[in-house]
Amino acid sequence: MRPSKRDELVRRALNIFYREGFHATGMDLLSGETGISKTTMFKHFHSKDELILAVLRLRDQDFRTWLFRRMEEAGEPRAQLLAMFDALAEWFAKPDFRSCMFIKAASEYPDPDHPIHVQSAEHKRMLFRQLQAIAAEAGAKDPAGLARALLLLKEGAIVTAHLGHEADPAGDAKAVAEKLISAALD
Amino acid sequence: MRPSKRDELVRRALNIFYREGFHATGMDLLSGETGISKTTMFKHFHSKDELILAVLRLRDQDFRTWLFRRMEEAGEPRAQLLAMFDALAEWFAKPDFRSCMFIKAASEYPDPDHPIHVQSAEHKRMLFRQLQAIAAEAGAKDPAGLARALLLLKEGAIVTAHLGHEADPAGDAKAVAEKLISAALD
DNA sequence: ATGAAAGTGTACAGATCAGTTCATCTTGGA
DNA sequence: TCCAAGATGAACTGATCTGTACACTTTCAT
Repeated sequence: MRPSKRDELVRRALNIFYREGFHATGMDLLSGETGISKTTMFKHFHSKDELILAVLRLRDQDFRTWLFRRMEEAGEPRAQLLAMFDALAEWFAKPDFRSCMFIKAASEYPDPDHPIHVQSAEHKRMLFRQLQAIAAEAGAKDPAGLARALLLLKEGAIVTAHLGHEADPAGDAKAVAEKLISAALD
Repeated sequence: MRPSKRDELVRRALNIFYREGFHATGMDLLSGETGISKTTMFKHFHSKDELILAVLRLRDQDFRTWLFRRMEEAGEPRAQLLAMFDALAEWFAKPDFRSCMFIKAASEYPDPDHPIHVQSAEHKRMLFRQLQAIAAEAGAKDPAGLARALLLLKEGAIVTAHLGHEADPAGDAKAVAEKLISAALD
């Protein structure tokens, strides 16, 4: 019960929503693509919105785990902060990169009180907390301020990688980040 | 014949698409809210996608005109570059601010070859060209590089204002921009 | 082996979707 | 005054949407 089918549905729904969008993906298509009957889907999740929320929880877990693992591999805190942008470059280079799932979710559910919007915002807040902690470890004078600035660059790089014509938004962001980090740690 | 009805439709459709999203807004609702009959709508635009493209053209015009006018009011080129972030702060403070229409459009039409996606990307490219010109006027050593960096901050601030919990993303972005501009003009 | 839990396929409801058809009405210029 | 172009309302097509109903099968622990 607890293992397979439900998790498999969420995992495969994640990929389809990410590729096609939320409104553009119907439950029938989802059932066809995942091979899981619609009856079962609605037994696990009482509505499409609930399924989307589960997808976003999974994506939040996966993404933060992946990102901060990549950063930890870089060694000391200062190097970790910079490594975020190398991880981004790696992500952008994937052929199936299609921007950030939470930016997309917030775009499709623009009402700020909608649960999907709220949960997307929560993801960004958790990213901020983790980044702030690393900035503090690195000895930044203003860890919160540094984390906010680095996240601005991160979000900007994601949007630009998805929508722009620039060659290397992650590299551009990293160059700015280097200056900020140097200044913040004097 | 060329004036009113058609332009009025595009203008009012813009507001509704911006507030509710593209997929979430049906042509019937659009007809009801604008008071323009569906027959007339489909006489002017052969499909919903064509209407959306017209909406995006209008938004591109309006936004760039508004932004660069605000920047010009700041005086010399260096001040103009910084004024972009004051304009953003002004925009974010509006109660009906709901992120950037082109980020949203690209989110809802993620296929990079889709005309709506292509046109959204074109908007970002034109912003870049105009910003690069001002950076050159200001005497930047690498106008293109400075423009790219400032746009990263702009896009990041927009996403964060829409999705984050931060108090003043435009101010944060401006603080980083000041350092970049100082360094670029030495 | 039995019985409950989980999953299945199919058909359906009721709403909404983009887009069309058609007969009628309004408008403005010659 | 007349005529053509533009606009209208309402009904309609056929597809698709979320969500449900129901009878059936599979799985698996006891």
